Amino acid sequence: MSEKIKVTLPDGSVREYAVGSSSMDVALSISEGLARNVLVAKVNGEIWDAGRVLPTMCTLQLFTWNDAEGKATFWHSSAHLMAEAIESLYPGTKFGIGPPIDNGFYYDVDFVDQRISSEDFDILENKMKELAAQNNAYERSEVSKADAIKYFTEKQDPYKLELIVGLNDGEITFYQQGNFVDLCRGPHIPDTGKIKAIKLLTVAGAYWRGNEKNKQLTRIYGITFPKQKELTEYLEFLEEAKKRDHRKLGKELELFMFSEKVGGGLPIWLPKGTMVRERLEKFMRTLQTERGYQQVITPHIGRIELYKTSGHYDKYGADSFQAIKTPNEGEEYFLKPMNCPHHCEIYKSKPRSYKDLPLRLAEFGTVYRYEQSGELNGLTRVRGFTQDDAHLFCTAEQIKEEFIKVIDLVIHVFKRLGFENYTAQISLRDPENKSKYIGSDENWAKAESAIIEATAERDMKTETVLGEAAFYGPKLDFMVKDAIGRSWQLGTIQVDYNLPERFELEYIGKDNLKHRPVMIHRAPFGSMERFIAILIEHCSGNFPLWLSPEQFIILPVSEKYHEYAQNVLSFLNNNDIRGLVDERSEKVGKKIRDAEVSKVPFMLIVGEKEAAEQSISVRKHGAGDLGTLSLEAFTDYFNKALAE
RNA sequence: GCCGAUGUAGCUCAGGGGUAGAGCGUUUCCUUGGUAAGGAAGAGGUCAUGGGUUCAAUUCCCAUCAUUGGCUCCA
Repeated sequence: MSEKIKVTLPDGSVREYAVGSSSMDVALSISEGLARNVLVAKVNGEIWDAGRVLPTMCTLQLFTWNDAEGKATFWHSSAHLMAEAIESLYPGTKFGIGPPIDNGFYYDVDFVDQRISSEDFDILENKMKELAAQNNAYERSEVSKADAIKYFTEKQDPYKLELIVGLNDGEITFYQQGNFVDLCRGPHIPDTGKIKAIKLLTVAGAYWRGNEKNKQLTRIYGITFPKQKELTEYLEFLEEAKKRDHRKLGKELELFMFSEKVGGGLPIWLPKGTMVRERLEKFMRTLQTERGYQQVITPHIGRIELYKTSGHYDKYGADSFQAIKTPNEGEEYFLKPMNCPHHCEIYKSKPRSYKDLPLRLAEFGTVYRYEQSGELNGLTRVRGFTQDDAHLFCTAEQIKEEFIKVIDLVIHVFKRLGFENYTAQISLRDPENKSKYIGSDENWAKAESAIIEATAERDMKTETVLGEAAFYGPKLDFMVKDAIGRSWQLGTIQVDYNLPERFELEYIGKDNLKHRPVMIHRAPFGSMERFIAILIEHCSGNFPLWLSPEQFIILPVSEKYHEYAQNVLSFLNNNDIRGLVDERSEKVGKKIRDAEVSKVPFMLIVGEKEAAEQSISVRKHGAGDLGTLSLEAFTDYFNKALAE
């Protein structure tokens, strides 16, 4: 009988170790540095504690902080550490769940009759640091269901007991570090000593098991790192995000506003914001016209019957803005929550032939949805917003090609706006819960395969998620990464076999018989409001030159040069360059500062010298003095910058 | 919608049971200037709204509205 176990490493090599060896022993045999950094392992495809004894034959992969698995485990263990600190400071606290998340971890706890706020974070953080420094090992133990129930009954923790009830005997494990024992599947990092930098971030309410009928627990979010430096960097990232917040910049740059009197979630576009938005709309309109879309305009309200036909009334009517009544008995109108029903009526306005298809109807359509009050957020979640909407009516055979064309359009738009980093999410139906959706199995299958094939053909990075489809069809959502690495969901393309059915849309085919068209909904920006919010944060308020509300500002050195400044202004305006003159009686230094703060791309300084030689002194935002140029030379320079 | 926080001048914020303060901005005057803040004087607030407690409420209590951190939701 061999006294050795066989371990296959990711590079395919097989090594032998003594029986009873752990992943940590394997790491140590490779290098001491690796052993120091190893946080967790994957053994035969299952994620394991690095200290756990390996089976006689296994494949092994080791994870450190540089791996997603390593980070998740690190944060999961940090959640336990926080729980230990909470238990020691607030005895009697009941614990819910404490998982890792994308950036850190949280723990849902029930403080019973105590209250905790972010003011208590210091003391809690310090306790965590103290416990971390004890270097306690995270120890795994297998526990019978009966013992597990006994333990948490004595501890009087109803949440853990509820979790245990749902587990199978023989599959229950506890983890202990220091004096804290938790029900947990694991795995965990070797010891608390690895957690060097700790920051608690926010406290919030969260329902037990995400169900609003359950008790609301206190959720504490935190983040930890193996090095202090990484925490510092992360906190700087949070600061940067705060600086870019579109709500802050929108106010400072006078792009948009909200008014309590107008109503929550109803954005009001100020002149500068309107300039940005109109330019974006024009940009999109031009692209669409080139691609065979036809622009339409439909009313903001429609008779209730329209939405009964579309199905939106049954699905959302009760939770929407309520019907608008007229002096006529029984006559009711709805604020439109979607543009598609109107577009279906345009389709129906005359008989259609297969020769008319695809019919592409586009509209910057403003829609109104009564979002829950707690959901409203800046421009990203509002109650009235404008979609860059279009509906493509086509034959089943045309779906894939149309889909590909839309993908190409969306990618073109993203690139033009500086979003180089994007992926797509394919949202399919949840096969376990078909009752949530309308439409036949056959149609769903067709639509889903069209999306999958189209994305494959364009070689897109995609992720497929079951259960995320709209109720009427599957969809493809684009996610972009912004300049500081955050992911946002933007444009969407959705196949819809349902509305053509409900509106009884038809076309006459080559065979002279009636057929049902398919509809594709698509919105590259999604909504103008949300898109501009994301764009503001992406570029930190420094819009690309072509979108900038003011492309330049002329700064006369003194009042004597106002007349020359006006001449420069009309010259540039005549060359399609937009801007204004700062005629305040301030020193140039002050005018420059104000222009820099308001992020105007070019400052054009004019004084005695410039007036005499018909030139301008050019200063670029964030870059400084570019020297003196003739008006023509600046126009050339500007137009080159515009094309970049 | 639910839990927590917040709401004071145009903006950012301090204050506090006896009807309010700073900085920036704005207005006027002086200054007419050269690449990130020249000087002086003034105006500006039913302290979110509605109730209640109190001799007295902007301050304490309740409700509403709005904003915000989360949860749930998202055509």
